[in-house]
Amino acid sequence: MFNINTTSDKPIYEQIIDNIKELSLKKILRPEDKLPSVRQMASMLVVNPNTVSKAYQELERQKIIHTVRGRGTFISSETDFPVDKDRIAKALETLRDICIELGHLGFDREKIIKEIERIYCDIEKGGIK
Amino acid sequence: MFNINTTSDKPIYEQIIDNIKELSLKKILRPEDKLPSVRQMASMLVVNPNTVSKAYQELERQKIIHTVRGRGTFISSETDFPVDKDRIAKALETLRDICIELGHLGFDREKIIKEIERIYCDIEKGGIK
Amino acid sequence: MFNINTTSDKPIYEQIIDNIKELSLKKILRPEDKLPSVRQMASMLVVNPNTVSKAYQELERQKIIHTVRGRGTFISSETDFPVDKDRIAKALETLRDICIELGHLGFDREKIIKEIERIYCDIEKGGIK
Amino acid sequence: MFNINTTSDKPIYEQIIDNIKELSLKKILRPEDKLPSVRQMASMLVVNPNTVSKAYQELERQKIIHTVRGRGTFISSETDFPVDKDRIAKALETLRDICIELGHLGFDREKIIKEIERIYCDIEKGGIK
DNA sequence: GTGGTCTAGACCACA
DNA sequence: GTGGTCTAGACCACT
Repeated sequence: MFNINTTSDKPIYEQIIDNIKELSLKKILRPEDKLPSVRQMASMLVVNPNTVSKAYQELERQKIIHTVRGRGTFISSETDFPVDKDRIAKALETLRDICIELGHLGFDREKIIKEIERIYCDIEKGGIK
Repeated sequence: MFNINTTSDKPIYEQIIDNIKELSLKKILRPEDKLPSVRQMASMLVVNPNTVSKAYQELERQKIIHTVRGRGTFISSETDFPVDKDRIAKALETLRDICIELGHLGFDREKIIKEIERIYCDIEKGGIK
Repeated sequence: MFNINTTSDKPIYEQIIDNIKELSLKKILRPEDKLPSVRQMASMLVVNPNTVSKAYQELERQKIIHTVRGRGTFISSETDFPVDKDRIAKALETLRDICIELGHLGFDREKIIKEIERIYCDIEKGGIK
Repeated sequence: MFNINTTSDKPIYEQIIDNIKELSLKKILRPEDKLPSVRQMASMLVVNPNTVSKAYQELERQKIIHTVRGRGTFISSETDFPVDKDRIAKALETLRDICIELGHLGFDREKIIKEIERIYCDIEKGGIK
């Protein structure tokens, strides 16, 4: 269920964050679902508990999960999307960078949009699986 | 013409790379155009020459520019897109990550595609300017 | 009447303490009023009895409540304020920290004092309600 | 210049954060001033570099400082106060809690306001010293 | 030199 | 049992 690549140049804690965000968007993880405890997750992924903890803390900052003292960590219900201008601006800039990079790799507008469709198709059917 | 932000968390050398890629895609920089020398560029951008050098090396590795000994560095002609599977895979994975991140920021498929259109519109009209 | 948030980062036992202190200050709880037993309170608030017990112990230590064996727990009369230098020092330091935090959030002296007035207004009219 | 108490129940990294916020509010640290490097600060305060790093990262999240890659960490200019509703709500709640706590320690409204004046007086004259 | 990431292992508060 | 804090020490990327 979790895809961690220790040799990737993407930090492990970011990979954990992205995994959980993806599972949440795919509705495989639903509001109030309990996440594995820090220690469980750490032994599952064979990483240090501190690394998992860092990921959880960042997810909590982003209001995607929340902690109940002594009980564990849970997916938050996504009441209202926080309009975090900074994060949006950053994400859009990365999107722009990726378009340019893909442009240099032979992708034109249509191919990129087709790719987006493919990604969304995968995300949406995620819950059914 | 160049947009460098030393405060950003994107490495400066990557920012240089992305700037040149963007100018090239916008046809503001055209094949056989001469780039400033490492030292000129470094003093222009007020960064360390090593940083510019690293950017040029990476751009050369990606066949976007090439060096002629004693004459300088030039934009390559882009006739044949290199089918660099690794870079493509990496870019598509980042694209996927960004879609998930934007999904958590309230963007649905339509909004993302609209954004792509906007980006491409900007890139394409770049050459006219 | 009680405001408990298991998600908050303030420990539940502290929230219980603060709730009782507030009700006492607002004269909603008056000297010799009987508090619910530990178990009653625990089932009311849907928390662990140990947690309530810890809160009661701390309140007793602060002489805000007292226990009569076999009869229950009661609000103490507040004739003589305990001159607990440590607690005062700690509270004033927290007050200072909060002023600095609020200073960084755009609050100046006037705005903070206005806020204090508002808080006191709420506390004082609490008894009438 | 820095006041760290390892035995306090306030986490060290929070103490570092609060120290820097205070120095910044007192204009002893001014925009673009360089902070000691993580390692310098760590050896100054005789704490682990990770602890300092955690404090710096949180300060950066709060836009009070910013990092320039390879050069160090600097006080940010406080362009526009971020209207962080959550942090404001949390701070005001703590302020309320403190008023109640002080109420139980014999402080009435006037005494608390006098205390606020004292604190602000100290903060404002901080820059002159 | 700078900060960022990660590990291993310890201790503590809370429920 | 849970997460949070801290240390010591390692390695890496960037400038």
